[in-house]
Amino acid sequence: METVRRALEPRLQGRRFARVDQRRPDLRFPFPDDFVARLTGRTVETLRRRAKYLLLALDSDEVLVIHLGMSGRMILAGPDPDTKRQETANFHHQAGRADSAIGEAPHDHVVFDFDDGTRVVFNDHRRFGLMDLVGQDQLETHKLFVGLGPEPLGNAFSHVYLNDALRAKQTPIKAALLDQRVVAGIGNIYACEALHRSAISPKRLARTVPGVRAARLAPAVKSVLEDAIAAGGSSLRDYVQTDGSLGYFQHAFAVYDREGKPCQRPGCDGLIQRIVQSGRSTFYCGKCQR
DNA sequence: ACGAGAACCTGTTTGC
DNA sequence: TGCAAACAGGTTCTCG
Repeated sequence: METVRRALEPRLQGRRFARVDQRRPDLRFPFPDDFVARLTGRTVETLRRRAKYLLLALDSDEVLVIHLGMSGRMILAGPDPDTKRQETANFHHQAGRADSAIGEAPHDHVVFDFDDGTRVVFNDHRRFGLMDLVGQDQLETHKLFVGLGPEPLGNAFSHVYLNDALRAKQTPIKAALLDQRVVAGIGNIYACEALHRSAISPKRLARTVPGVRAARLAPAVKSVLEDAIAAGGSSLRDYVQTDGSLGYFQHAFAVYDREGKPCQRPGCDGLIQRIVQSGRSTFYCGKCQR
C-alpha cells in the first residue's frame, strides 16, 4: 500500500474530483451514504497511509479511506505528469488495457475522474476491499483504526515494544506478527520474510521471543519492509502497481512461495517448507529458523 | 478473554 | 480433457 500511495500522491494531490462513478452498492461493506455526492467537487489535500489503509484527506474535512483487501488494485490513467501530454500507446500497453477499456474491465467497481483528466480505477474481483468517508477528527476513534498497533517503520515499533507486546501471547510468533493489534500493516509475505531474516521459527510461541530474538525481529521487520518498498512492492499474479507494471520485491523473496527450494542463507543447506498456521500458508527454513 | 477456524467472493492452479 | 478441490495478498465474526 505504501508503494501505491507513493505512485498516486504526485498525480492526485491538489486535484479535484470531477466525476465519481460508483458501480455497485458495496465492497466488503456498503459504501457510505451519499458517497458520490460527498466526493464530487472536493479537492485531495494529502495522501497518507495507516496500516494497509490509504487515506485521502479532502477539503471538506473528511477523509476517503481505501483498503485493497486481497485482490484490489488502483489503476492510474490520464495525462502524463512529465510530458504534460496524453498518455502514449506504450503506457497503455504496459497497463494491459486498451485506451477505451480503462474503467470498463470486469470488476472495475469505482472510477474516479479528476479535474485535470487523471483517472483512477478501483478494481477488485474478490471485493475484500473497502471504502469509507470519515470526518478528519473521527479518524482515530473510527472502528477500523481503534486498536491498531504501531507502524512498523515508526519509532514506536522497537524490540523494547515487542518485548512487552509479545510477553503474554500464547500464539505462534507468525500469528502474532499478522495480528494488526501487535503491529499494523504486516501481511503474510512480510511476516514470513521477517522471520526468516531474523532466523526465528514461525512456530515458536510469541511469549518466547522477547529478549535476543525480539532484538533481531524488530530490525528485520523494518528492513524487509524498507527493501520491499524500495523495490516497488510485491505484486503477484494480477496484483500490480498503479501504472500496470509489477513490483520487483517478489523476485527477492527468501522463503515466500519457495517451497522445496534451497534456503538462501549463507552456510545453510536447508530446504524451504510450507506449513499452514491459522489457515494461512507459512514458508520457512526448518534448519536455520529456530 | 483468547486463539483457531470459518466466512466473505472470485479467479486460477493443481490433482485425479 | 474435464471437473472438483485447493489455494490466493486480508479482515472480521463466531465458537469453544
